[in-house]
Amino acid sequence: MAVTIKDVAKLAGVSPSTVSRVIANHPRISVETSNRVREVMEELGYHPNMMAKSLVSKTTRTIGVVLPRPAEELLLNFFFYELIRGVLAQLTRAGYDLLMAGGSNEQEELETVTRLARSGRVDGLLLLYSRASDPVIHLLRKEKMPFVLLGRSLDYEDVPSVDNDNVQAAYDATKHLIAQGQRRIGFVSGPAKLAMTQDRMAGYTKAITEAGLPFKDGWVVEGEFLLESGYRAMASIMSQPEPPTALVIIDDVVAFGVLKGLTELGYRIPQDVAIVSFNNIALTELTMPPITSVDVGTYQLGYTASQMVLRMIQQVEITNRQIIPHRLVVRESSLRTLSLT
Amino acid sequence: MAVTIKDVAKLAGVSPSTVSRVIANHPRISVETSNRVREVMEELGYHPNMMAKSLVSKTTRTIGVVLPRPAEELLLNFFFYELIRGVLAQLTRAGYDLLMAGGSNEQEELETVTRLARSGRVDGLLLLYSRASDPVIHLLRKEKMPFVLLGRSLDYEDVPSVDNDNVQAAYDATKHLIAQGQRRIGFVSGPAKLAMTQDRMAGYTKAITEAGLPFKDGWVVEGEFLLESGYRAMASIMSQPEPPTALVIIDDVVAFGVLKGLTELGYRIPQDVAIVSFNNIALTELTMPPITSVDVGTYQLGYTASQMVLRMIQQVEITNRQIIPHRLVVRESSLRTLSLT
DNA sequence: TTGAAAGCGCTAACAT
DNA sequence: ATGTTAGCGCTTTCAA
Repeated sequence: MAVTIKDVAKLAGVSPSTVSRVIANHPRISVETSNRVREVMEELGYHPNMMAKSLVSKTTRTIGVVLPRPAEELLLNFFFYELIRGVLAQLTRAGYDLLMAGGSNEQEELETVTRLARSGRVDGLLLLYSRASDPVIHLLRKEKMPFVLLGRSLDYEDVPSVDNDNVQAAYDATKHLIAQGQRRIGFVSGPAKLAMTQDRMAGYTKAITEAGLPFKDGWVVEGEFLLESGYRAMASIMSQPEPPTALVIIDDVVAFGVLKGLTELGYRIPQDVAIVSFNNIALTELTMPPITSVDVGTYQLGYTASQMVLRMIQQVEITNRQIIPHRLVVRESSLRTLSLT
Repeated sequence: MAVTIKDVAKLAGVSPSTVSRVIANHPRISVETSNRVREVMEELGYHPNMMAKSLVSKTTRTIGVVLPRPAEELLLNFFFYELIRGVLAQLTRAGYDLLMAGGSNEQEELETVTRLARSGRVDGLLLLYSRASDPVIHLLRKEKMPFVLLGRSLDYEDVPSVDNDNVQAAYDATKHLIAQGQRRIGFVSGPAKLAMTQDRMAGYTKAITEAGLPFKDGWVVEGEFLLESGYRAMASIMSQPEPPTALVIIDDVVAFGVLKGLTELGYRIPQDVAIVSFNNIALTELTMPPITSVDVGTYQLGYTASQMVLRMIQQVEITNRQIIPHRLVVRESSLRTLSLT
């Protein structure tokens, strides 16, 4: 049987409540008693039972992260892991733990969230991006459970969220290609119902339109955040009479697939097709050629989001929508004038 | 205030214990009552308070994963994420949650484990590989906390663990290079105190020795599981009078660094230097050239380890040491006779 | 400054 | 088949 507050109390010759006060750093406790109690705690290797503590305090010092269904299927992958690093760094600093919970489809995901919210297992929740008409958000608001969205809600303007300016990011990326002299620029997209996808699409369209460049439906392909998705997209997009000579790609992993596809089809990059993608994961600089990518500050996203839920829990005033700055990291894959080294 | 068992009891016109029994699917409860209670639970949106439940049952339906310090520093990365996928898949199936906790150094890591073990927050623990004389293992045994090691303990033979046969894996990888006609084979290693490193080193040495090939100290470089580590290793290893013409590399990410380093130094792969590495992460097939890698069944490792802790918790008899099979995935980077396509 | 007592939401004997 | 009661380990009034 684990050592409890009573054991400590008995050995220190005080009451359980005194021990409790020592733990809580209650002001009105004599230094003397405090020290003695601490010694005993040390001696006995006492650690407070979190369950009992949580039961009375209604607080768990735990933040839940709800994995989007596709995470189970490989998905965002490196991006995701980097995000978790940021989350974990901040939570650990603040003395919070991270509870990861999934669900293998939208239905299960909602059930998981309901359970976490109502069972009192977590003090707050991190949502890993949202899709159109998300019932999860509706639920959490009703339950008054603090949560932060990584991404943006399409339904509610005022949901606490940490995001990039994805419109601007895609605009910048596309502009970069235009500045390289590209005129036929396509877009390899992600799932259409994600806000992120929509925003990047919007930025792409805006840049194209502003520059007076042609926009062709056939140059835009929708897919998943998977390598295969990018790979397959090339078969269709490049088989058109006038294929694009440059591509903006929704995600680095997809870009890897694109790279593979283009190479197999005999296109040289960037000479025949220039590419730019998003997230700037570590491996973008290792492919042949290295890939130009928009660094979205992944670690920062996770770090900031965690900070935000913690603030909400502590009832600190927060800005409802935080934007993490992005920056284009230019590498070989997008440069038109390139001598073959 | 959240809805409790009492609220349900009152509205259903029964006692709290009856409600409790309904939740637990107690056999001796009338179908009638059971249904009525369930209806009320549904109506009220009742979810049992996990803290209260845990307090009395001394069980949390949560498994903790302790992150190795370097995980915070990028490290194993893709390998790690794939592992977590496996863990999560199994735990979710079993209705368990995953608690992730870190520490930024060995000291903090030990404290985290102590806290988790003693505070009753988890029913079991997954340890992400062990180093020589690991105090964590000692502690957990003393506390009688169920845990499974991913990897192998250097101190204890009988620690429940899931691992690969890393000696054999490295032996196979090295043999493959030898079969390709390689005679001067080096080894880009990881942190020497990890069991995994030692095992792979042993397999490499065994293959070399058996084949009567030379073993040179200068051909073995110790490093971290980082891209930079592989990159830097090339500067030293290739500047020797007689540099190796083939390399066995401890991890794919390190191999990426090696690839980068070799390419910059003007070596062609595999013509000038052939390479083989471990883990077979998705991107090994995307580099130029694609990298031959030993698939260690990463997802399986995580899945099996979780299954094992769960069994231990349920007091089911387990095999103390499970070996996940590996297999060499041959790609261009290790093939000697290669026409330039 | 400290102790006694009640109670957080639930389960599990022990009754009936 | 169901209700009553005690208690899990802790915090928190209320007294002293």
